Amino acid sequence: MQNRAEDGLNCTIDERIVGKERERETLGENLRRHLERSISVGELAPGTRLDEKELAARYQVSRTPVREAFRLLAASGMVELRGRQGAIVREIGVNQLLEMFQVMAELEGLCARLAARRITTCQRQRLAEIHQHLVEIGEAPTPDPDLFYQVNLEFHELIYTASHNTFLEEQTHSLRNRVGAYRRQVTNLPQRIASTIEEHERVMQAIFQHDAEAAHNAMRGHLTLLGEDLIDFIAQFGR
Amino acid sequence: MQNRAEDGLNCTIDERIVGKERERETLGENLRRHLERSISVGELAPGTRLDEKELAARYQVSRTPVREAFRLLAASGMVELRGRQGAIVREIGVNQLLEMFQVMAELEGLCARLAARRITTCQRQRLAEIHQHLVEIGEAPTPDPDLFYQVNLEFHELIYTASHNTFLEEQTHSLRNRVGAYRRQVTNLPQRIASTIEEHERVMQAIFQHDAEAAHNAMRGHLTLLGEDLIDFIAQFGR
DNA sequence: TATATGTTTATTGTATTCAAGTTTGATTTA
DNA sequence: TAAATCAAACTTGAATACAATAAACATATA
Repeated sequence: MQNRAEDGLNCTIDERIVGKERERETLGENLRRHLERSISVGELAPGTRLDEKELAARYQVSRTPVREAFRLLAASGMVELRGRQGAIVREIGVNQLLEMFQVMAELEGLCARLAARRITTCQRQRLAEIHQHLVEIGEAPTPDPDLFYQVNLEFHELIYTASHNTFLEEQTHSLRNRVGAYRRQVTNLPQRIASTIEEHERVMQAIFQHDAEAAHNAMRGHLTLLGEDLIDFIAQFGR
Repeated sequence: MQNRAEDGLNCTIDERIVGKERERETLGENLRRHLERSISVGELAPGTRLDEKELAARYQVSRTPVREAFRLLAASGMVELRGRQGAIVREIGVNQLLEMFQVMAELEGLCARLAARRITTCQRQRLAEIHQHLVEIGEAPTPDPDLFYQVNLEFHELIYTASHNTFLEEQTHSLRNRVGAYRRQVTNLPQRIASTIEEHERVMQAIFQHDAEAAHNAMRGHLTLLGEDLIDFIAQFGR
């Protein structure tokens, strides 16, 4: 908490601690991060089977850490373990995806609400910078989708941090990772670029004006891709 | 999902599937459930050191499944693994506890909002029954705190289910478990019983009237109060 | 020819062994 | 007597060996 407060003042991130933690990191943890990244980026497509032996060979470790990583990923819902039938990258059904988006919208809404009250001046500057960057990317003749995705991510992540609720930040970050592979498909649609920037604008202004409710609503609106009525309708289907 | 839909109609829970899953459950998973329960109930107090060898002996398994369980619990934040220094039941600081309550309030608020729109008639009946039960417990000359805690849990859990968002249900349930050991101390305060029932009344009425916003606010209010009481409780401790 | 059953193979779950690190206690020196 | 250093033991991290289960293929029978 204290560290984070300092963060807000001097705008630096203490990478040393991360580095130190990395040293002490267990092989399984390390592997989990690798795989999680691969999955959330879409490198490992949903449905892909993960072979213990193969991964063990690839990463030059024994099966034990690989299994550890699998369990961890299963716990966070990114892979599915079927007893003695191997691990597969979890396929998220349309239903569950909508469910997750709904929760995501609520969590990010809370982030925005808290950020409106707690954001530091330094974080305000940074947020404006990121937004400006995003605008520039959008104005390019042929916007780079990957770059847009990346900077868009930065925008949202900064708001998580600005909520100054570490737990919320972690939860939201983790959930975003989990739906990352799918979200990318939606967020990156070219026609979404303009409206994304517009919506970010609204969120940002609300935060800058310390209008918690407006920030909450703007963020929720930004993330509510489908009408709530439609979601209700699909929820009745039951997959 | 299909099962859940049927749930709504005939009010039964298919225990067979759970039983079947239990059979196929891995030892590590099983152990995780046991430990998680012990922790969330408060049987294993925060700060308690968990010894691999001892647990392996107690549960008549090798160290491997025990380690698996530890990793899983660490992933969900219930225990802390310090490299080669053993696992301890995580002590949740006051800060983080408040952070968690804030997220909890938001998630349960969403549950209530969705429940207001989606609750089935069967679930309405059940909710009313549970509430009535809670009232009766509260009216007893000397209310049983454990029973009150248990039935109170049922009330909230039913609302999670009535949201008809499985993912949200799981997330909220998991978070509640995580703060369970601390929450219990607060919820069980005798003077909270009356106001808890009153607040439940408001939440329930809003849900019955399909007033999503009112349900959301009532639930958030209900849990925010818990947070404030929590502050009082912790203040007594001094930590 | 199709289906069912049995056997074999491959893959995962569990146990045991090996290695590395931390802690604690004892001994020595100041 | 106190503090510091070294060593030994205990505990965890990782690897390998073993057991059990499920899937796939082949053969036999209807």
